[in-house]
Amino acid sequence: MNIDRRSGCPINLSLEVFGDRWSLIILRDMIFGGRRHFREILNGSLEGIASNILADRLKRLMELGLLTKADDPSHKQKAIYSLTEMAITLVPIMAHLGAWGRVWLPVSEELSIRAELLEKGGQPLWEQFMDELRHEHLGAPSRTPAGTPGVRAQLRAAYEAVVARNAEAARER
Amino acid sequence: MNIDRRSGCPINLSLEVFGDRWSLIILRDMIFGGRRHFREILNGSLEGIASNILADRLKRLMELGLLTKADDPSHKQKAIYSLTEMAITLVPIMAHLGAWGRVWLPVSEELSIRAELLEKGGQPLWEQFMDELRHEHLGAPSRTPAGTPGVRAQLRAAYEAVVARNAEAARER
DNA sequence: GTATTCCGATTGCATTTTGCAATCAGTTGC
DNA sequence: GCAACTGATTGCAAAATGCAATCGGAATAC
Repeated sequence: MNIDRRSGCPINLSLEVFGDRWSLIILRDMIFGGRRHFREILNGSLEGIASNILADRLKRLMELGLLTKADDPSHKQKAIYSLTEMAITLVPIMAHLGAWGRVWLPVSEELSIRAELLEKGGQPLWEQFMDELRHEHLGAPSRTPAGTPGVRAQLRAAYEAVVARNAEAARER
Repeated sequence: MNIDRRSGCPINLSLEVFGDRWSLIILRDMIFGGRRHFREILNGSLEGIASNILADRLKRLMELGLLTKADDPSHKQKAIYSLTEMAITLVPIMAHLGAWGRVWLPVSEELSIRAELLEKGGQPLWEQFMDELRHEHLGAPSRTPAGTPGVRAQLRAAYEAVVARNAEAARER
């Protein structure tokens, strides 16, 4: 469960945090999908994580300092998982990973539209998004002016626009 | 051995390429350490990869299109592994991963100096480095002016300077 | 008030992946 | 000829993964 520290190399240590098939998927769903509860992550991810693996990874990510857990006041047995600053600063890495995947791997159009938007937006958009995440997960005051559409809302809107357009195209055929 | 394609999400697909404990380590040693032969990678990495895992991953990375293999003309049973463009474009991701690790994980000073240099250099340095890699691995003409010190040479020099400084400090104690 | 659903897990078990040491046959240097 | 080196392969134990079933407590529907 704990980190190995096979060496003190930064890339190696990062890899010991993410070098498995599920940890980054969970963080992706929390960051971009806004999921905070066990069941949301379990049922929401396209890749279909098993509940025992999810439980194990949530525990591990908490031990590593990427997540925290708190009781949901509205529901006695519900737990809310929050991203820490450590996890929020992964946004640029996620953006790069998505951009690389979009170029070299057989991504689906619907799912890559968000990566594209994130890539186009660049550092300023990532900063705005991280600010938004700090607001949601850490209770930090938002520095974005009121009325500005949230980054996650933009990502979702773009996704839904593609889905709608494709449905339209399918109907015409 | 082959890729799963659990979903067409760019981040997921990228993760199916790197979501293990060794693939990125091997690429790191080839990119930053300049290693091209089986034995060089096997004995050179600090983390101590096993030979069967290395053989397996080299095969896998070739199947995925990140590496190619060629005979070494100087030695009949030696194989030379080369990075493809697909692998070379991982440099920015490596730089980000290293930068993130440097902030959040217990990196050692000697090993993080290279990540620091790469971070400070930013996109221009990454471009120069990728150009250098294309020259070494793809036979592309180098666009950097003659006499310019190579990025890998800079990284090595910085590393050796830290090692020497620390040895000096240890002697004085 | 009671049946049903939902909550975050846990358990058991078969399959797959990993880590490790030993080994291989061909090649090279001497 | 022979030791060292080349890129692997094999056998085996241990760990991780995937999957289905299940748990006790809590909320919800009626």
